Amino acid sequence: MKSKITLKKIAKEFDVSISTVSKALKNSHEISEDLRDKIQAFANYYHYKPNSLALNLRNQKSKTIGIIIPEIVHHFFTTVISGIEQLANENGYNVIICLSNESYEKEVLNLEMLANGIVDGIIVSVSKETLKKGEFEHFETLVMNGMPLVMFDRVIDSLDCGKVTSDDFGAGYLACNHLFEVGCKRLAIITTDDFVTVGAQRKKGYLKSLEEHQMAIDENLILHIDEQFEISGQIENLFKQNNPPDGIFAVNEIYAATAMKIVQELGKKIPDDVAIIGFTDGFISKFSTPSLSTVAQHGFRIGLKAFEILLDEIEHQDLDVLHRTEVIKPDLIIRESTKKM
Amino acid sequence: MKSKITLKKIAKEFDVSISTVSKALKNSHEISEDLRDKIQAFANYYHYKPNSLALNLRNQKSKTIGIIIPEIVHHFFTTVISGIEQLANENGYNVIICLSNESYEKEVLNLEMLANGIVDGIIVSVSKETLKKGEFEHFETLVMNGMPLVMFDRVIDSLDCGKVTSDDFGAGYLACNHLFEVGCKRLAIITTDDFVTVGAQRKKGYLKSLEEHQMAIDENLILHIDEQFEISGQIENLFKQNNPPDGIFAVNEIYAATAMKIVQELGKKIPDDVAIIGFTDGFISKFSTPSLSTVAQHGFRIGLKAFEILLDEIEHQDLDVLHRTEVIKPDLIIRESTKKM
DNA sequence: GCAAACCACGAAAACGTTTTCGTGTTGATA
DNA sequence: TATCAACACGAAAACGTTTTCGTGGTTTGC
Repeated sequence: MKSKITLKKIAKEFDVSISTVSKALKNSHEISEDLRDKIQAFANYYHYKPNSLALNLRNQKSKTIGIIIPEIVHHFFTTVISGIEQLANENGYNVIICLSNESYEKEVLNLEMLANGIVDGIIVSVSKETLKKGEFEHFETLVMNGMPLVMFDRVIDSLDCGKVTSDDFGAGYLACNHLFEVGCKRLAIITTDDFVTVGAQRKKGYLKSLEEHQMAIDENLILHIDEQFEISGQIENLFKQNNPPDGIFAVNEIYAATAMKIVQELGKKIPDDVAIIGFTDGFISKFSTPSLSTVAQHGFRIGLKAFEILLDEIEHQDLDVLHRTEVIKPDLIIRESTKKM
Repeated sequence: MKSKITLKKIAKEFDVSISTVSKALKNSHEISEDLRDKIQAFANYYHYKPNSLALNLRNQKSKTIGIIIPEIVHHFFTTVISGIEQLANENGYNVIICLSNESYEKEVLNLEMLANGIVDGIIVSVSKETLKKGEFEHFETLVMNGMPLVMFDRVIDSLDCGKVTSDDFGAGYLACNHLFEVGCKRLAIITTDDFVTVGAQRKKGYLKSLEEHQMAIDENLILHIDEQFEISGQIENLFKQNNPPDGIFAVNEIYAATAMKIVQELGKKIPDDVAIIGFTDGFISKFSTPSLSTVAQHGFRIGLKAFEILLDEIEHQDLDVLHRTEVIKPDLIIRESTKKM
């Protein structure tokens, strides 16, 4: 900006002090009506807006919160952001979004950046690399320093901070129960590495469901995707074994959609030969053919709740209150890919 | 934060002046090595980081840019953001993302917020409501005040600022040519209202292709979706007329996917009975069955270019240079939904 | 023995606000 | 005529930095 209008410039224009201008613009009765009007008219004409940096510096708060997510081209995260954003705006807060790109280093950098006065609080979903390393010091020092922090989805159990999660275990359990109900006999799971907490929980739900249906655990039916390699090849192998699965529980939408593609390419029918259920109710699930049954995580609601808790933390920083943890219950959405036969 | 460590506190600790501490931390030779080491050790121990607000205020720049997009649950916009973000980070810039939710008012608010010192430059894709109103004063005053501004995708032609667009006309033209090549005789377009510039351009490409193939313009084959109502109903009507289309050019992914669903529900085969091509190469296109031919806009590259131009504007604010406009050429991606018969 | 140079540090301004506490000028009151 | 309030405004501190320009004290050079 070439030269934004400031209090100082207005003051010089009217040959009064900065304080006078400030008060006049705030309608202070200390300033004569005459001068007040003139100053306000002038300021208005030049679209005067107080400089945010200066305000924040003085008030020691920015009315801004930061969000760090692993990636943004991702339906679930964007819905969460929508939720956060809406409630934040309603409460007069701005939102800064940062991407960790699943990298530990970028997460640390983002955290440092945000912590240095820019934001009043932070909402995070932890990066995979961080989870894998098990290195959480950057978060620990943050909460130690009293920075309000809320984690969602991928949270760190050992950390004492606000949290919003899905009931991933329960959702996995229900999803698999549903697959058994529609007649699956050999139920496979396509999941992430176990260090991704949410994936691990969903797998536990899968195992619980197996147990309750007196199904033996078959390691050949448990696929941990290694994202360093092509996903489709790994999934294809699942079906190339002697005794291929007739039901798939995928812990995210991409895995589910990829599985669907492969199943169809192999000439099998969905849901008759293979029933599939995914996770995250995104566009893919709705528009695929057949449409994909899925676990709706309600990202928007997670976002709302995350901000609500964060606001709580911000407003009660002095009090050393217990950090709230909220669990948003996912719902099963039954579509064509698991319709009863 | 309870009490971040500041220069002042360090100064008190060592009973020296603030200036001394500042210099010591910057390895100034003005400070004795002994004192320097001690101060640095102390600062290090307490994780001292200069307060960004103070720095920004002093330097009159924030090394931060703002992005305003209409919505975030949208593949194209998120890919653009990824591009911006990557290049921004490489250049030491932070990114603030704001959502206008297609609302004029929120756009104005966001713009004001960002302009008050927080950011050094702004990248925007204009909201639909703004385009409809034709009210661009908020942008005009912004550029008048010398704020570096780059628009992408939905730009305002009359505004003199940096711009990155797709060749929407050319893409529409090519997409329709392709449909004619695969044998379509009655080619329909599913588009937005004409005030959405990109939609209008794509439609022009459609018309041009019609003309070149000596096809008459049939208003019954031109569908302007009204997003206030259900999309599917409107598309369904397209096929319920006497002489339904055998080819669909949809100006975005959602329209294309919805059309595919409806066509299939009507018992028609894709691409044999109806060929379909969409826009934006997102997840839906890749994972739908049949997979969707589409126009890839290369959002990531658009993002890269947008930041490149913005950086240019930021670094040459003094010079009154011409504002660059860059056109990123989209590519046709041929998949199953338009495979040659 | 005295100026010059050097060393190691401090004071203060600047960025743009807000707010507390003056302070000089009126006009009214006792 | 002295006192007091009301009025209308200004000075200054504070938020946390950086940087320019001192400034005392010591060392060097002649």
